Amino acid sequence: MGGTPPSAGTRTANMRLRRTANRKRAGPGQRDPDRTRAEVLSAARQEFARLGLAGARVDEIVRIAGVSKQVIYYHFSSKDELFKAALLSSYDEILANNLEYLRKAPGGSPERRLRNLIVHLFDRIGSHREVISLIVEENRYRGQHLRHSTLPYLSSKPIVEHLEEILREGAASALFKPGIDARQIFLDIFSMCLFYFTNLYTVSAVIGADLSAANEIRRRRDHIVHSVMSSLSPGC
Amino acid sequence: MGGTPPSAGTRTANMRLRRTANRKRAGPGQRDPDRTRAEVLSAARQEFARLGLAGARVDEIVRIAGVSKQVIYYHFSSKDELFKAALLSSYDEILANNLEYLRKAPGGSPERRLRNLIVHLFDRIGSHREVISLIVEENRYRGQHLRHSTLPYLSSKPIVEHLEEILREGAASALFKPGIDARQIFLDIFSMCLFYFTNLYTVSAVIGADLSAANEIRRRRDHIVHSVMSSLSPGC
Amino acid sequence: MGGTPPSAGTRTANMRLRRTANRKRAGPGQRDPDRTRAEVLSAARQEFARLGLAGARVDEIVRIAGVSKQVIYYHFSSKDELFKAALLSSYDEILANNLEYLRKAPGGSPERRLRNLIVHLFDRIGSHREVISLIVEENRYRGQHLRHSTLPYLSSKPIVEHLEEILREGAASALFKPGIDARQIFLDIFSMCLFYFTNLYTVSAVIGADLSAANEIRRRRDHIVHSVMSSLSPGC
Amino acid sequence: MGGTPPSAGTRTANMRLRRTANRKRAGPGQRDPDRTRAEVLSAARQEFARLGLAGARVDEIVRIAGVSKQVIYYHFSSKDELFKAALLSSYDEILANNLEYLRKAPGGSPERRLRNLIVHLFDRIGSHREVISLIVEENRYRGQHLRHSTLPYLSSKPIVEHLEEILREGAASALFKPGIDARQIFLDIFSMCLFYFTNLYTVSAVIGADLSAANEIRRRRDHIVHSVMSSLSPGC
DNA sequence: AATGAATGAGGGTTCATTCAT
DNA sequence: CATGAATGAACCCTCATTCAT
Repeated sequence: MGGTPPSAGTRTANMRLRRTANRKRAGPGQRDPDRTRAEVLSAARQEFARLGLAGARVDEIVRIAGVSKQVIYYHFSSKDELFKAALLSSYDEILANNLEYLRKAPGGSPERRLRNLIVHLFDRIGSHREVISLIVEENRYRGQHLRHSTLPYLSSKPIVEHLEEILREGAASALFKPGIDARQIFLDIFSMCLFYFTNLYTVSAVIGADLSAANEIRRRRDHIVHSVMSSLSPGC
Repeated sequence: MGGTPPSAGTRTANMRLRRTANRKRAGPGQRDPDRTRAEVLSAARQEFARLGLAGARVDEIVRIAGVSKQVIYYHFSSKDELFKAALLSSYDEILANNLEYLRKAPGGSPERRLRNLIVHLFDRIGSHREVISLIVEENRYRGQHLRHSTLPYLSSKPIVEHLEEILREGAASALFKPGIDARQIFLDIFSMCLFYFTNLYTVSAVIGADLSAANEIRRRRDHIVHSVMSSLSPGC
Repeated sequence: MGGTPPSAGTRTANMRLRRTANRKRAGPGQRDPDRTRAEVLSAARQEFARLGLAGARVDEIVRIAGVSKQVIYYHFSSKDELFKAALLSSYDEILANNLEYLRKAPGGSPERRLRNLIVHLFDRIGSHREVISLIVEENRYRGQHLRHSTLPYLSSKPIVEHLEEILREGAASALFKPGIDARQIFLDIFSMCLFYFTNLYTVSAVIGADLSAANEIRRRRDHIVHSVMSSLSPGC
Repeated sequence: MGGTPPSAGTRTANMRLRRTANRKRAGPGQRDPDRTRAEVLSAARQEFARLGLAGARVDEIVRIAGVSKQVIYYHFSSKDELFKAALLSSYDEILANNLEYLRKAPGGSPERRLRNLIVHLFDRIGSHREVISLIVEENRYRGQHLRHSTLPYLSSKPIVEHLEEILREGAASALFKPGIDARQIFLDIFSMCLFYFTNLYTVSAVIGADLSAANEIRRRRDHIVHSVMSSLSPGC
């Protein structure tokens, strides 16, 4: 993070610039710090997502990453910093994913584009639960690890702007109500999509249904799309 | 919530009947197991909500509750069981609160009643973040602590039924679209209300606004009400 | 114990005199201290024999005896004292058993009587491993629990005297060597009998045979008889 | 025994090969895992011998060994495993000692060799009570720690074979009875020697003499030698 | 920059014992 | 005397972290 621009898209935020991009791997004495860092971060994301910051074990991260313990302390200096790096790398991934989406996003009517966006967000969240688990965890710590970082903001800015444009166009063509706050709609979408997956188990118990079943997931996705679209309808 | 004793039928499993109603608190040599249990549970909810199951410290719970450590193991046998008890007692509280709400809920048009319900849920969640923190945490453990318990289901059943009735009546008088699945609307409401508070910090960072500010909370609440009502409007 | 004479033979050493011998058992509020004591002691012997003084759990003794915990502290004042009482009650039992044996012991030639004695000791030890386990344990504590007690001495005195007589008679009739120290022969017998059962598992591993098998036990018993008899033979 | 390193083939399973022979002891930051292990094992043997598996305190072992607590869990993973290692290291020592004895054992007549063997075993046991205390303790746990280990068997095999040879030769030259089972004689010897020291305190109380006195020990040793020799005499 | 070994502080849990009723 | 509730001191064990090599 820091001054490092997340230019590469998929690179980890904390990653320092390295001129030597490809070095040979030489067996035990590994000499590719970037790769090592990436492997540690991946392992860390896994473990932190599964057990939270307090529940995660440095030893386990070390085991998963297949590195020695000192590597972690050399690169990240503490468990807390490692969590921070893992968290930020998740936002990095979100940003990359969002940019990728926008690059490929289909055109067409505002309705079609909105529908597509909602489906995309729902599906992405459903298939990246590790990422949302880290984010949910961060709230337990009151966002202390992403203070002073603009990465979270940057990560979703393109999507919010995309949504703003959709709403503006929709309002212009009287498809949607005018004067809608894109951020609130973004929150609506995000809330419903993310909540579904982060609270799968307790909500299943509350609702009395297994929300992890494929048909329930599909139904929910359809409903969210329908619900958001309906709420924007100028007829209301 | 708070001191509200849940009605007899909905008490947490382990809780034994109170034998005497009022007793003094006599310093170290306390002899009121139910009260002791309740105090431990309250402390546990606090600590687990703050730091999660893994992060919570039994010593800290003990300190907050003002009891000796063995009390916890005498009454709950393990940290995990204590978490379970704390979690279930939260659902107990939710149920009690829901019943209380329904008892006092205003009548009037379906629209008015729905609006009132959403506002109530939003406000309650906003003022009981401890409870939702426990529930969010439970999802990390895949709902293992509330398996074999019907309490979560029972806790929200009255509200879902209440919502069903509102939707039915609204549809009958052509205020709402017909054929709406109350559970999905319940999820919509619940998602948006709960998500707002559980993800306050990360979403603030993402949105670039302090969502904990009173005016942001008010705005969000109004939007959720508006959004849900709109999505049900038959015009759409 | 103290001044209490172990007259009754089978009574526990520590047992205090009670005039009221038989009282009715009145359900939960049991009113027979002697019986209670005996049940606690029996449970204690079991538990101490199984796990040793340090490994035994007061809670478990309480559970086995089916009494409340305070009973133990009322009657025995501490775990250590309870162990002492259990140990002494074992010597009590040994004494009773020895007296019983001598009362019924067959007459006949010294050889026959000696043979019978050895077989009896071997069998008794084999069928009272609980007792020997306590005794073995007591050696770990350097005999501190039976200091100042003459019960151990008294418990075996009759047997040693019996053996002395056998040896004297045997020597007189030239069946055995003269001038044999009965105590050493007693030790020979006792060593071999007791060792077999107290070291069953490790010796099995050392010997490479399962010494707990019935045929191994029989073979060993026969050998011990043979060995002791041989060693006394004047021919040697 | 003591510092005698067991020959390569008979080392305790967990023991890794030493990489360097002599290194300095440099206070806190010690870097000699083998030495650390050995010191922990020595302390463990002491403590386990004194108080048994349940009674021994890991903290005390740590204190005696002068290492930090984690060292124990790093090297042995649990108190139980440490006990197992201590126990097996004792058999290691026994084996080493036995081999040492056989290497130096005097020749001469079977009688002389047998007499020498008995004396050796008696003296060794008397001077290594720590070892036998561990072994006696292991019987409380039904030999569970040496299951799947052939070390106990191997440790005494040379001695049993030595005894077999003595008996065979003695029988050939009509000094001993023919057809004697060496294992039973081994048990006779072992029983009497080991029992004397493991049951010193209770037997003293029973016999009414202080068996720890030097003259009693000498007398007992002479008697055991005499007793075993006599029992083998063909005249009987 | 990598590794195995080591550590101090504390983690959850248990235990013998006592107190209030 | 009986009981359930409570305690404080330890107990075994773990963890994030660091050091020597």
